[in-house]
Amino acid sequence: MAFMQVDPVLFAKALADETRQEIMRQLCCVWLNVNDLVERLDGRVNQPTVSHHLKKLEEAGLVAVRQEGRYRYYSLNQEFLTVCCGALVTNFAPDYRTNVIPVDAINVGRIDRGFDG
Amino acid sequence: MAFMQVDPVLFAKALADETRQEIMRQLCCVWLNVNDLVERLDGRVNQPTVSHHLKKLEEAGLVAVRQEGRYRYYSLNQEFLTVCCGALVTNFAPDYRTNVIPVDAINVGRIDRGFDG
DNA sequence: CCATTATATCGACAAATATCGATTTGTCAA
DNA sequence: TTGACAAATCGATATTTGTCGATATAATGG
Repeated sequence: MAFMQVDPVLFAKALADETRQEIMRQLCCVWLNVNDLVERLDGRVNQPTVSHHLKKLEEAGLVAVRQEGRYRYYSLNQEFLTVCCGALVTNFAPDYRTNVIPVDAINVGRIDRGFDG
Repeated sequence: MAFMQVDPVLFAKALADETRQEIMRQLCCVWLNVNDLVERLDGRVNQPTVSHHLKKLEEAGLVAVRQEGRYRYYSLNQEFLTVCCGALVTNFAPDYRTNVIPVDAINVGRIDRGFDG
């Protein structure tokens, strides 16, 4: 995993929308392309809106992207999300910072599932 | 600590502003009244704006409030913030959920510092 | 090539929100 | 009770942001 800087405001803004959180739930543990997502959101929003949200999530470092022919697959970056949450606790809840195990401490030997889990 | 429900969207929206995060930093580990905060923000915003942000933070459960005469003291609720971060990881990063120790598991015997730390 | 499909981008619009000055509400001290 | 101060609320404004339809870009298959 490439080094990624945590920006607490950017992170929070990325999460601060119901639709985006729904997209994140859908992208958790799986790779989906844009139309997959549009279908799963079942008429609530349409394609340009999904693309818009994916861009925001990508800018925040919260999704990984993989181009496969004319399809673009997205998946939630769970590790970075965990790092961001840890940074929030470190920044804003120092009394509790010891309750979060830093990600890099548990990364050793981690299995990377890659495409399609 | 009273039971408090986590709403991931409300939590993220509360954090999704630079000024609010600055206020949260100032309220970390100390109790400040509104004018204290206005002074510490050093001209960036003025009193009604600070009150507005405090209201948002209160609605999200992120600050504790204590009326003391005509002063109103606020302090960051570190525990709830930690719980919210844990909920985010549980929701969106299940592969990493074991890396966060649930707050209720470490609350036993915790020292409550109370007013003025 | 061309028609088709997938996705990003653009322009417009509406809703949400951050900010401020002015005012109101609430509390105290003399 | 009154004058002063602390903080919330109100109304207005500007900015940001979510959404959409239309279009552009890009890749594919025939």
